[in-house]
Amino acid sequence: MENVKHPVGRSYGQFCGLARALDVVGDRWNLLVVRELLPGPLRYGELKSFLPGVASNLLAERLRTMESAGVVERRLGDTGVLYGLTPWGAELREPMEALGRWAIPLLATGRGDDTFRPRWLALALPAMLRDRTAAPPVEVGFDVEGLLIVLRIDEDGSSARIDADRQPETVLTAGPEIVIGLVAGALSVDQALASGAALLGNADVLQRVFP
Amino acid sequence: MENVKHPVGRSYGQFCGLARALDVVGDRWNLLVVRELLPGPLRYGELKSFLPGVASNLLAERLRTMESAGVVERRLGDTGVLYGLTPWGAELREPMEALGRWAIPLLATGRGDDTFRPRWLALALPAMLRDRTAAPPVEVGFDVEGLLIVLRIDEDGSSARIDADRQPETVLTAGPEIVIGLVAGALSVDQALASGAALLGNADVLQRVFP
DNA sequence: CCGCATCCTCATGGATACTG
DNA sequence: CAGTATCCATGAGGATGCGG
Repeated sequence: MENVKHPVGRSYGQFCGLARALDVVGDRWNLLVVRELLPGPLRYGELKSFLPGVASNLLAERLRTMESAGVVERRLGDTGVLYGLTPWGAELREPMEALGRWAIPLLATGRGDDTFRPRWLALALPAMLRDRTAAPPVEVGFDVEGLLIVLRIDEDGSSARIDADRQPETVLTAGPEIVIGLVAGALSVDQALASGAALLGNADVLQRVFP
Repeated sequence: MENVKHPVGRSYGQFCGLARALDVVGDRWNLLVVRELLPGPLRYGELKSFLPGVASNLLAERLRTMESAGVVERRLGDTGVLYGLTPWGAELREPMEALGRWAIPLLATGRGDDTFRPRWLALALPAMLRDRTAAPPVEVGFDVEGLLIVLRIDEDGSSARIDADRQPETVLTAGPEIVIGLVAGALSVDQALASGAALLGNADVLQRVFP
């Protein structure tokens, strides 16, 4: 909470929480940068490669702005410069997950020509499971285009990615690209399927679960 | 959920809920327009006057874009054109409240030169109270610069603005501009004070409640 | 008046090239 | 690899106009 201020240039100039939040993270690419940093710190080049279409100068400027706003921090790793989230910046997970949940109908149109990186699911999977899991704690694994993501969801709704060397008890499929493995816990088949289907735009299952 | 699609121009082109949400509501002014429409439909002119600094053409274009995206809808009131939110658009309340809560530290710097409209509180008050109310249902009234806002918060976390002809049992003050009246229920004095103080940037109280 | 459309200027975004 | 510098396209913002 130290060093938290919002910029003067191009501010909405409104004494309102939402408006001031948008002053800080409302600029183009900002929230997507945060999404990339949520699982852990990254280098500039990784960041750039994970955000197809972002211009080099824009990425640099956004990182500088968010750093001075207190959302992002530069760290000196042993291998070079690392960009990570401050604790306050990491708290953006909740509003971002809420936005992602709101956008579920937009995913029902399918992938189309859009690019897809399994990395996106690090935000989306916990968001989808959080409100639809009957009895946490639960562990669920997703095999998305070969990348295995295994999550543990706790009683308080928090979730964490855990190591992936687990054999799923049950294996389902929610589309041509995703395989869901129920590792342990009481997550229902329908719930897991619905989450995976929503994430990959399986309109049929979506229609059944979000009528 | 019918007619829900995201635009092609200037899209992030990512198959990701957050990215697609930003394709729809990520453009400048969009979420602030939604904030204005959240309490109820408005005319174009009201919208414009409630959003200081927005350009006329921008407002018109944003309204058109969000209408074709399924967030906003035109209604023909007996008095003329009214802009309102679709049910799906109204569901933006949750992510917006989450963003507003995240931005509490940004309010601690105080109002400064920013403009302030009591209308903003229609979003902020429920957002602040939702996570900090000990025992709903509760009713709380805020007198902000002469505008009385009385809210009822229910067990499920939902909140609604109710009629304002109620005499508060207890009257507090959280700053020169806001008076909090506890109308009924178990909301503690500290919680009400903290909410009001946070909303008006009373840094002292903020520091006590959000250390 | 209200609900926009048009015009104009300037700041910002985006793609590419370039440098320490 | 980690950014800057440059150039062009586009969007933002203010003013004004215009039909209903």
